[in-house]
Formats: sequence, C-alpha cells, structure tokens
Amino acid sequence: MARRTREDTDNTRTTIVDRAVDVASTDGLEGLTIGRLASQVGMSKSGLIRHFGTKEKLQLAALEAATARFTAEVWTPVAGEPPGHVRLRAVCASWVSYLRRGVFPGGCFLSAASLEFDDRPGPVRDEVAATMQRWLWVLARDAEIAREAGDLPHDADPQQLAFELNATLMGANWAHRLLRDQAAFDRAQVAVDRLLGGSSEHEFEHANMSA
Amino acid sequence: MARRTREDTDNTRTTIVDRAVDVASTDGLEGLTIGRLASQVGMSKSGLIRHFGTKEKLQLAALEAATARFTAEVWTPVAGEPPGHVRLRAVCASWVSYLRRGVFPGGCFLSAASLEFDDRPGPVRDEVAATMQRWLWVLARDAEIAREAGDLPHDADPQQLAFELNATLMGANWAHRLLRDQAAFDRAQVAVDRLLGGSSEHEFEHANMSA
DNA sequence: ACTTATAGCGTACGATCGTTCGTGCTGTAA
DNA sequence: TTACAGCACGAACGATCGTACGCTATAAGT
Repeated sequence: MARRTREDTDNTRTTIVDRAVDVASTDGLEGLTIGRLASQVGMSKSGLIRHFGTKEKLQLAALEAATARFTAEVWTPVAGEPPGHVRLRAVCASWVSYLRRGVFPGGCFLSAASLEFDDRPGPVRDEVAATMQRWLWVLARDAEIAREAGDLPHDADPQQLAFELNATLMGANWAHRLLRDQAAFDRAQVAVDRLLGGSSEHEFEHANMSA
Repeated sequence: MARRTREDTDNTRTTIVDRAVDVASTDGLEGLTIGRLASQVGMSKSGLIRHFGTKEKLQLAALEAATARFTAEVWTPVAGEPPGHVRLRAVCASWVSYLRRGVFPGGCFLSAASLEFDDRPGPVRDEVAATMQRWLWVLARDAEIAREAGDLPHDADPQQLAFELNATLMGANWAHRLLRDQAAFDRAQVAVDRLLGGSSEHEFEHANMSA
C-alpha cells in the first residue's frame, strides 16, 4: 500500500525530522534516541537512520528544521515591517508570542541546544553558534538602523541592545519552563519596552546634549 | 594502604562529588556517567556508586555541591554588605566575576541544569527549580529593601528586577560559552548598571511626581 | 583477641545505545 | 517483461549504560 516514491520518501523524512525536533526540544539533542524515535513514528531503527546515515546528521537535520520553524514563527511574520525601530519592536513582540504559544513542546529549541552543546565541539555546536550569531546580527542591524534614524539614543550600542534583548527573551523561556511562571512573558515584554524606549512615542535626536 | 576510616570515606565522597560537578557542568547531569566518572577518580563503578546508591542520588549530590559552590563564590563574599541597593550591586558584580573566573569548567552549572531538566519531572528538577526560585527571592528581597530606601524608583517591581538581573547574567554565561564572547561580561555589567541606576550617585525619592 | 561495620573491588546481569549487513518488496524505466 | 533503484525491515554487532551480588581487607568497638 505504500508507494515508496521519491515524494513519499521526503514525506517520511519530514515526518521523522518533525518528530525529532519535538523530542529533542524536551529531551535534548543528545537525549534524542534512534530507537525511541523510530518506535514513535512507527518505523524500524535501520529504516529510520537510513535517511540520515548517522545520528549526528539526524541531529543536524533536526537543528535545521528547528531553525526553520523558529524563523517561520518569529521572523517571517514581521519581515515586512519597516526596518529599524518598528521592526525591532515587532520582532520582539513576535518573539514573546512565539514563546507564549509554545511552538516547541519543550520550550525554545535553540536555547536548550545552546546550553547543551556549548561544550561539545563538533558540527552541531558550530551550527548552533552560527545560527545564534546570525540572529544577534539581525537584531543588531535593526537596532543600528533605529539608532541612525534617531529612534534610539545616538550613543546606543546595537550589539549591547541585541545582547540584552536576547538575554531577556531567553530568560523568559527559562522562567516559564523551569518555574512554570506564566508571568515571565509579561516581564519580558516590560523589559523589551524599556530597552526600546517607552511604549509608543519616543525621540532621541536631541538627547545627550551634555556628557 | 588505604585506611578506610569514616573520615577517609567522606573525603572520597567529596572527591567524587567535586569531580561529578565539573563533569556535569560540561556534559550535563544526564551525560554524567558512573563508569567514566569512576575511571576519572581511579575507582571501580561499584565502589563509586556505593556512596550514593543510585545515579539520581549522585546527581542530587552533585547539584547540592554545585549550589554550595555557587553560594560560596557569589553570595558569601558579599553577604556582609548592607542589605538593599549596596548589596544588590555587590552581588551582581560578584556574579559577573564568578562567570569571568570560570568557577565551573563548563559554565554556570545551574544554568545548564535548568535547561536540561526543565522538562524531566523528578527530584532533580524539583531541586533545581527550588534553588533558582530561592535565588530570585534573594535578589528581589534586596531590590525591595532598596526600593523602600529610595534607592530605586518607588514604583519599581522587585520581582521584575530580579527577573531581568537573572536573565542578564544567564545571557552573559550563554554568550560566553556558546559564542566564546569575552565581551559578554562587560555587556552584563553595563546592563546591570543601567538596571540598578547610574554607576554611582542616584536618588529616586522625588521622582515620578506625575503619573 | 574477637566481632562488627564498611570501603572498595570484580563480575555479571539485562537493557539500550549507534551502526552495519543482508533481504525482501515496490514503483519506475528500459 | 525484465532490470533497476530505493525504501523499509529484521537480525546482529560491540559497546556502554545503571544496578546487584559476593568477596576481601581494614578500622573501630568490645
């Protein structure tokens, strides 16, 4: 009854990877196991690993899929906003919403993978680091545009702002997952609002006349 | 040649636990393995696990020791400072220094354990959550005292401040471990300074006259 | 001196890990 | 119809996991 065409193969692979992402978000990329994953998708171990060759490749595939999911859920909805202050606010709101919605059953995949692999050299660690570095750049770029447009203090440091925004959102994920603190999302939004200036009006063109 | 006294036993246990903490800080509490740990301290598996009974007990012992190390390195040095704003600034500086010094070879133990166990029900998760909750309370308490003393805006939210301080420091640990970013420590200090008011003088008693 | 408690070891168990190999079965192409 | 390419399977591999049992040797208590 199965047709075994190339198209079906891709579907199988997608099914496996999607499940792997969910499992890894709760149990970690290392806690991900071929045997358990196989039984969850109704396959044999050998039939499953065949699509990847090795567990590390499976981890990389899961990481890639998780990154795509993050991008689709957080960035894509706001990519069309005007670059700079407006988009930066939008992406942070989207980010909070992404956490609130529980896109990954085990909390932010990239947060977990970051701390799991930060001491394990290899392609997985490299990919996680590169992905997060890229994300910080995305944030810093809009921060820089906002600064040049006068929507942030002229002496604001885009990279510092990106660091703090990232820390805030990761902190919200942490508090929600470990402490089951639903208020963490609101706290994150409050912190973001303060970092990016008041909730609505703002102009910094004429600030910092002294010092 | 071994003397096998109660005192020596405790020393052995301490040796094991200390090593377990270091290993777990890099490989995770689940990545911690009885066999590898035993060979690292020059013991047999059975001789080692005998001190704990089960792996979960070993994990709990490592967690307890890690908490003690964190407390000794971060809190104890500043416990004598005047409660409130002064001590809060001191504990944050001590916290940054703790990260900078690399007290744990794999980065902040509690950060890693938090994200590793936030989805694994059991006594380890419970203990991690309780420890972190206590830590947030410690921060919030001094924040409250500082607020009452007029060293913070009278409408400041101690729990919000504790959340943001914690997120900032965890973010620094993250950036340092994953991105090998040494500047993360400075960024964290900058963020802390802004959260707790300017670097030196500050008074908020007469602020917020409107609104 | 004799008993008792205990630290540590060696061995073994069943389970599960990632990976490899050989074998069908199915849809596509020649 | 025949040949082929590819998906999935079952079985088995060696390794390692956590744990249990039994033994020896020593220090402490009587």
